[in-house]
Amino acid sequence: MHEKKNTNKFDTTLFHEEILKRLAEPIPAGDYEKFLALWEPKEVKKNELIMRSGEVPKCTVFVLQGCLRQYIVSEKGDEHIVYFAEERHFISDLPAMGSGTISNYNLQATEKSQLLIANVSNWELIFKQFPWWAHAFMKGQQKWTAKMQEQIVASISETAESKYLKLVKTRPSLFQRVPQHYIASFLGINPETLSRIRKKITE
Amino acid sequence: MHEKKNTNKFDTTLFHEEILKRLAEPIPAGDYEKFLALWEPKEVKKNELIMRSGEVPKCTVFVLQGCLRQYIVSEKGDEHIVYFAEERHFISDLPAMGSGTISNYNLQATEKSQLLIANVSNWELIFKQFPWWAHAFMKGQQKWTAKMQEQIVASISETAESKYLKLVKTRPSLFQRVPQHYIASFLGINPETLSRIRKKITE
DNA sequence: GGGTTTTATTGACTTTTGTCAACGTTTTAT
DNA sequence: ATAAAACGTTGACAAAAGTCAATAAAACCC
Repeated sequence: MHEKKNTNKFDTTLFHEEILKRLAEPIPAGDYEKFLALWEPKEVKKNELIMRSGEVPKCTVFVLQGCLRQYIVSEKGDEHIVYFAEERHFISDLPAMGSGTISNYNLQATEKSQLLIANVSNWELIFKQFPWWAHAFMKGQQKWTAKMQEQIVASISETAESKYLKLVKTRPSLFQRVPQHYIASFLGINPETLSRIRKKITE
Repeated sequence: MHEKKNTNKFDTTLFHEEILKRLAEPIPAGDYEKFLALWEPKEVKKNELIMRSGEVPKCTVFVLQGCLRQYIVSEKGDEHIVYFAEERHFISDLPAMGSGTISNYNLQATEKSQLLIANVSNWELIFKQFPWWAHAFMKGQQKWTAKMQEQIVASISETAESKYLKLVKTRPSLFQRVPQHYIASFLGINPETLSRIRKKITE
């Protein structure tokens, strides 16, 4: 009865690229290796749950390969997807993790995926140890906030069809990898409506 | 031809309270006075525009007294209100101000209001000079982000009626001071629909 | 304070989206 | 390989929300 060990480290080139892309200045020599060491590689199976609603989030995730969906379950029991994290995306519930309170969101792999995971203490450590990260992160948060604002505006001002068309343009890869009813859930419409919108468009 | 001077400083007690409320630790002696000095008092008339879509935001605003609305004008020319800032609220377009790019949002007083305004250089200064502020601000941003997430979820999963009822609970004062069609715009429905929802509820 | 503008309401009708059920296809698991 | 589950589509109908027009009340502005 011997255990399977996670000996193969992933190719983390993508992670390195992504970090550099978000930075204004070069990283001090030796910093990146220390930084990377605080992220643990993990492979997850399709449909595996990485975080659960009702629990305090224990980590922040970077997607090296694959796709995750973050979703909430309403009182009525309906699932609503709030975010798809594909390759190069970070995903977490920062407000809950930061304050140590329970999250309302679930995080699940929609396919077999390779992740880099920073647990809470490592996550806090990298802010203290690497000023270049803290700075880049704040900038990133602001952009993120602006995008959410746009999403709110879109949700109150656009029809389902235009939201669909926008998603086709901005996230075309999603349509190749997740079931259509996930897209519908993300857009806030039901699967039948999405099916009809698609039919109408192709005519 | 003598100019009217803005000699009467406002009562800034509310500002002080609000800053303290957001802080984990007490402010070092003397810091608050220096901090306050970086905020310029300004009174605006009803309907006065404080920021304009298409311009680079020049300041961040704190509302001491009154109410502002932040809104976007769509290509079709429809207004969509994204935020109401009443007393104790900060309001800005941080991503645009931070990056020096033009904003898509307008900011207008819905009534005569008293504001405290930090221009861009003062805004950047307070982050450098007052670590307690930088820290509190980051925490505040996270809470803000979480609220926006909730709003997105609500917008894709709730009916207009339940969004209305939620607003009545969370922002009752709004209904006392802004016209109903502003509320409708904020909720993403049209005024007639809101009127009918209200009628239905009171029965 | 009197005329103008803004605002809220209501009715009749249209459009959009949701609901429920049925069906065939694809994917999954064993 | 095969049975079960998940998925996408379609139809018929219901519910929700938007549109346009008319009207009355309230607020605003010299």
